[in-house]
Amino acid sequence: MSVFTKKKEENFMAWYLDIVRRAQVVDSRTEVKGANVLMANGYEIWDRMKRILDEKFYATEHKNMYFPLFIPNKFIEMESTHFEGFVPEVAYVTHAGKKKLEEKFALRPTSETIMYHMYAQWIRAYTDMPLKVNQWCNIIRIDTKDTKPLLRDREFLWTEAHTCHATPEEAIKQVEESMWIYGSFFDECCLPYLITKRPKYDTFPGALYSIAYDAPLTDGKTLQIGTTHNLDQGFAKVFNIRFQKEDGSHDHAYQTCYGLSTRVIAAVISVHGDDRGLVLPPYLAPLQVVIVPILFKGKEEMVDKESKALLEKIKKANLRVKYDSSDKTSGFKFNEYELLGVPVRVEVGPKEVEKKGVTLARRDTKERIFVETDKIIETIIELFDKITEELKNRAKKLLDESISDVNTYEELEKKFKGKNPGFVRTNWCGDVECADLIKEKLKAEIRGTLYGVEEKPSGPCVICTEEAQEVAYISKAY
RNA sequence: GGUAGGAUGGUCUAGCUUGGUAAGAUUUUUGCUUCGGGAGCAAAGGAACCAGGGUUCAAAUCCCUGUCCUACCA
Repeated sequence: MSVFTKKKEENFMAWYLDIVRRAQVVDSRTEVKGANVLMANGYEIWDRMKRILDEKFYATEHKNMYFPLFIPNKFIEMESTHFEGFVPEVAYVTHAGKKKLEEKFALRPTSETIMYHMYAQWIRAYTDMPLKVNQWCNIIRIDTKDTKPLLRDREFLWTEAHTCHATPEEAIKQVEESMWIYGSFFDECCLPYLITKRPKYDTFPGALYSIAYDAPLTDGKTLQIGTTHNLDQGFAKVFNIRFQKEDGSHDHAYQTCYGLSTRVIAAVISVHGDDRGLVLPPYLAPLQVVIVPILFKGKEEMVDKESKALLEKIKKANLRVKYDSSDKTSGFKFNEYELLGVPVRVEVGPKEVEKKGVTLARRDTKERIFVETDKIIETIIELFDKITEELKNRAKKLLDESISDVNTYEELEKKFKGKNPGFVRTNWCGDVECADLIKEKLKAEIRGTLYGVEEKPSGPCVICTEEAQEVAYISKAY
């Protein structure tokens, strides 16, 4: 039984649009395409994600800063290679009231230029590095194509970190540190993901190479949930980030950058949500526990009293808990909090009060258990860990099942014309022409090759049958 | 970027063909009875029908433009 108009399995996008609205994650009735309200149930997930990441940023000595939203137009023209791809999507401020501005401002589509302009002024010598700055901010890109809440918006929230180093080796180490930060973060979000090095032609403009994090979704497509770039000295040369080395000579800084956005929320919703609503990892959930009283005539008072006592007890244990004493029936409340993705429900009725315990129901498996009142806190925490483990297992299973191997074009075609392509692993010569053909004929893209893992081609290129250079992962992507 | 469909109380939908001043369900508020998987009855509240223009004695309805949404295609 689904509470949505379409089941997740039947029509994934219809289900997604429905759940995002019904579970009060996003309200898109703003009258501006792609600029939506991130509501409490969505914003608080983002807030939890921020805390998890900030902890990792602090542990790895990043500093949080904030750079302006307004970017001088001349900066954008300075880095033409980089901005070539962005220009059609850049929003400009051209007027103050009715008066035209002498120089228009761009609203940041990403912060490289504004940040690196400052870096050039901050960095004089190798002793000023490493410089590791993170920024939490909004990004504006006027995408005229289809917008989808959290998946593709004209304004969205993200984190972008930009680092400078004195040697190329340190930059490589930084790329790897970012992979650890994001990887362990996605693990905590119970997300499945594949880390690949993007093909040359798909590298971030101005970068030496790009690393991407792709999450497989249950409909057989994949979603890019983060990226890391090794920028080498390209931007440093344009923005003149120069420094003096220990031996007195000069060099340009070696840079990296990495970012991820509120799309990660979309991934969590998509991967774990079901036909009853959201399923949230307990440590990300805005509300972790809800107490639902089951009232019977004449026994209201004892149930209410017990529920209130439980509320205080659970609050004291520092869990995010709510006691819903509204007039709705218990059945309504069960459904409502399952829709919102609350991981654990505490049911309190006359039976529980008499037996001096409560019934705990977990959201992920819908399993119910009875526990005595004095064991409630430890049991809830145990349940959180079990739910987290279960969601991680599901994520792992989804990733494992989504990867398949093919060796011929016929198999590849069959895979992508079929229902659930996921990631398809195959041999590739490395040429753009073959990649273009895949895009054109199969509407799929080469995501890249594994980073740091040597995979040897087991046959010729699946498209042109020339000698294969790489083992590529191909998928349909959002 | 192209094509097609759509927009009516907070939400979902009827009415549009054949113009005559908007209907139902749900939600909300109040009261009573209820509560172990989306409760019942009663009453009240809530839209000049996406925006702008045109045709007409008269427009939710017909015509034009724009905005937004959805689907499919590039």
